[in-house]
Amino acid sequence: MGSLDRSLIAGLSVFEGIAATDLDRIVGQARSQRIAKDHPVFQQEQEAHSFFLLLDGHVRVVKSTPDGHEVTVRYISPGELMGIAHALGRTTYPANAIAAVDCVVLAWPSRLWPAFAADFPSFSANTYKAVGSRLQDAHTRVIEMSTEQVDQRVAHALLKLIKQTGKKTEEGILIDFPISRQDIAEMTGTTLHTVSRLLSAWEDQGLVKSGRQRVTVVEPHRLLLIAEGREEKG
Amino acid sequence: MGSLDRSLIAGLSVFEGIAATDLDRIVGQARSQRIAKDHPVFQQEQEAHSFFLLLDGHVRVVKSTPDGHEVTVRYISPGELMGIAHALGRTTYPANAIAAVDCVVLAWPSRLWPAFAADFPSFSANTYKAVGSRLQDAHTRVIEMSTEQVDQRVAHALLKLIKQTGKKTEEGILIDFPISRQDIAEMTGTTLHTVSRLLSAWEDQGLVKSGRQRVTVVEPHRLLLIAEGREEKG
DNA sequence: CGCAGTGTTGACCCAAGTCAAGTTGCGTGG
DNA sequence: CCACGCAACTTGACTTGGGTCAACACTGCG
Repeated sequence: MGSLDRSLIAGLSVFEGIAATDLDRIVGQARSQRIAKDHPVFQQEQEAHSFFLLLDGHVRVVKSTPDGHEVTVRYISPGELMGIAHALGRTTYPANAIAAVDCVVLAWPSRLWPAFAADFPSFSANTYKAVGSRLQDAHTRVIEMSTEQVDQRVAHALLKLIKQTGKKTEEGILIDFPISRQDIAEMTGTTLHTVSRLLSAWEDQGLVKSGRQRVTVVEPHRLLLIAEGREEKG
Repeated sequence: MGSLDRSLIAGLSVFEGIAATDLDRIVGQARSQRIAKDHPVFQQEQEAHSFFLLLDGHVRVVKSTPDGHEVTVRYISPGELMGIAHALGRTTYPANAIAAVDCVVLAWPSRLWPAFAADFPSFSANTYKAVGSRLQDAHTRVIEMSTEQVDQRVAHALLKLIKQTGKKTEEGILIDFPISRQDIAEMTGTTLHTVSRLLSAWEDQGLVKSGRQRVTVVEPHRLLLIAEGREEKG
């Protein structure tokens, strides 16, 4: 602490259109925090004391059902806000947020939210824009779950992941954090067995390369054909 | 037009905490509009020129996919806002809104949104709270689609509908607008055939009574058992 | 009266879940 | 540094929920 400055957040889309001095004031009230891999940033049902900005790493947002199922809602990438329960009139977090790798976050006490929203209208507008696109995403998920086959959903999930966090390698586009078959199953509403079979088949066709907690998409274009249901499976 | 007054909106939760004179100013800028059954209030991809408050009736919000599937996102009840694309940074409507019965709505030009939000903070807070609960709902839908069997999803959908718009009759709780097997299928990601079979079976067991575009839930409690997967199907 | 929209039911089939038995590869402690 | 153990992954065999296809029945409107 102490050495936080506006360079950490300048240039992020949520803080677009905010003056440098205001950025200083905002950052000044944050506390920086490191979260070790597999540790929670916040937990479902817990009092929403803070909201967070992910500076570095990747966070998996998971909802647990009473009967023991886990559903991955989304992955958070650097630069995104999370735990903004308060902005949406909630007092508890709606899900668990787990660090997929070692992470660095900024945390602000939730009670600062109303003042931030009032003092920096573009901040609140940007935030609600982000909320809007999450709502959009959630509806897209519902539609995918309602109308698509498992192979299409898994293909869509991989495409979203490489778009969000893809890293070019000489083999293709790598998903840049450890992700298991089980994780992919929890994102797509299927089982690790089915994901494993699909990835094996796609590997045979040269579409992807995958290993232990690693997936590289070799041919995004053909994967897109599968996602859109335009390619018959061989 | 001309005779709109604050009594139309006073008491609605979105307008909670707003002074009477302000309510007058708000209503004064609205235009009242009737929408005939099966006609659109607004349409997917259309420029979001207005946002709406449903005064009377029921509106079905539907997303159409490129390949011709229709997914019902939600039903709107009197007192709820809709078409608030602008508040979420969108310039087009994300879905079709169709009047399930003859409806009456208030419409405001979208360009008024920023002024409303700035002048009536409790209005914007209430709205975002509503958005938050829609996001919540959407996530719940995703979880249901991922983890529940069709019978559970249909049971949940019926329970949500009677909670939202149920009307007590001597037979049970009636869903208070015309709803077809197809409509229920589009809410739950299944087919009209499966819905028909389920309703027939449940009717045999005395759980529901149903007819042409009419569903009455006779035993909500037992339906809840099915929704939660705690009752084996006989 | 006829037809179009809605609903019912039966027969069949297949995508994907379940169950079961491995194999592979990484991290840890001896 | 090796080997032990476990977590991650693979693959086969089998089962089944619920989708598809097809035929028919009801009902209220024009």
